[in-house]
Amino acid sequence: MPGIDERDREILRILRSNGRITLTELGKKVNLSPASVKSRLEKLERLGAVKGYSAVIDPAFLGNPVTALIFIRLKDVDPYTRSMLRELASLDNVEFLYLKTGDHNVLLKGEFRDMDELREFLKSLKKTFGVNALSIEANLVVEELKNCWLADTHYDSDCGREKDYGKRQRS
Amino acid sequence: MPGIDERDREILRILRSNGRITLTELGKKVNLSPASVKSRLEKLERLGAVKGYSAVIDPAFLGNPVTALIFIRLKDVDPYTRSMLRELASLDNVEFLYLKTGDHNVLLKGEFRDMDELREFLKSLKKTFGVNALSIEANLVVEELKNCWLADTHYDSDCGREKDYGKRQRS
DNA sequence: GCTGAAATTCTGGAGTG
DNA sequence: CACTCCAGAATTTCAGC
Repeated sequence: MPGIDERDREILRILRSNGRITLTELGKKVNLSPASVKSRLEKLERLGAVKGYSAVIDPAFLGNPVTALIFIRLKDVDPYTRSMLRELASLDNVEFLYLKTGDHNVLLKGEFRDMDELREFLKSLKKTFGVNALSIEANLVVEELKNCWLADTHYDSDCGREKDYGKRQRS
Repeated sequence: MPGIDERDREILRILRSNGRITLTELGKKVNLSPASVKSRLEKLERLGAVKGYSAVIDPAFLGNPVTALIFIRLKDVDPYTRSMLRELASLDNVEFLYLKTGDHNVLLKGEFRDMDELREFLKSLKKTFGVNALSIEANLVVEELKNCWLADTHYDSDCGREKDYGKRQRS
């Protein structure tokens, strides 16, 4: 990667594990003034190294206790299909959507209010892709041992009975 | 969810799509003073609704252009296996690790410098789980159409030749 | 990339319904 | 109890170097 040094990468790594750290704190960690960190960060955002910032939310608190992984095998990914996929990606209960190698070429993770909503979603997928979808399969997420680069503040789908070793640090 | 109202959920949704929004801005969006937003947010963090904050980083800029989805079928998930999984989750090239229903009961997403590193990783997985791993399969992520609840600022693994319709908004 | 000063935001406590 | 207001502290931001 041209124009990116180890300082920049360190900034990216820190920001990945603590997205709300202040520029001042970040500056202390990488031995740079807040202003310098800011200008580097602006560069990194401009270059697309930083896609955005997000809070990691337990979907149960948003009324979506059912998380599913959905695998789709598409016969071909033509421009028309891509527009469908783009639309799918824009849904606000879809966390991620990947094109991948392997038996199924699409993987999607979504949140649902209940099994009925998941069923409806699958039905609409079938309708959307029609004969182009050679196979659609859904798995339920039973437990998230890790999500999104955060440290061990893990949780269960059935409401964290886990020991709370280590509060998140923001200082 | 007891003790969580629509205001709280709105805060969670906003924070999920913009993790670095300021309390003042957030307050404007939900018609609350910064101080109130702060106390609600503290409650939400205490309850575990907010797991943490993260920047979404293009792994290529960290020297890991290869992203893989790895499926594992474990014969059983006993306490010993769980400790292995926890260790796996703690690796800093592992983005997520789920237990799930279906043919393979573990799904992992990881970043790698190159194919060799991926191969080594798979080999170490085989060694770690031994005969308990009935199957280990790896797929490559070809394209991320969506990742982590951010809007359409999508990118390709092979360095964004995509049209840049829509800059990320932070205000 | 740093400094310094102005603008903005954060934060904790007192006060209100 | 949840909220607002307010003042001091911290952070962000931008100019100039």
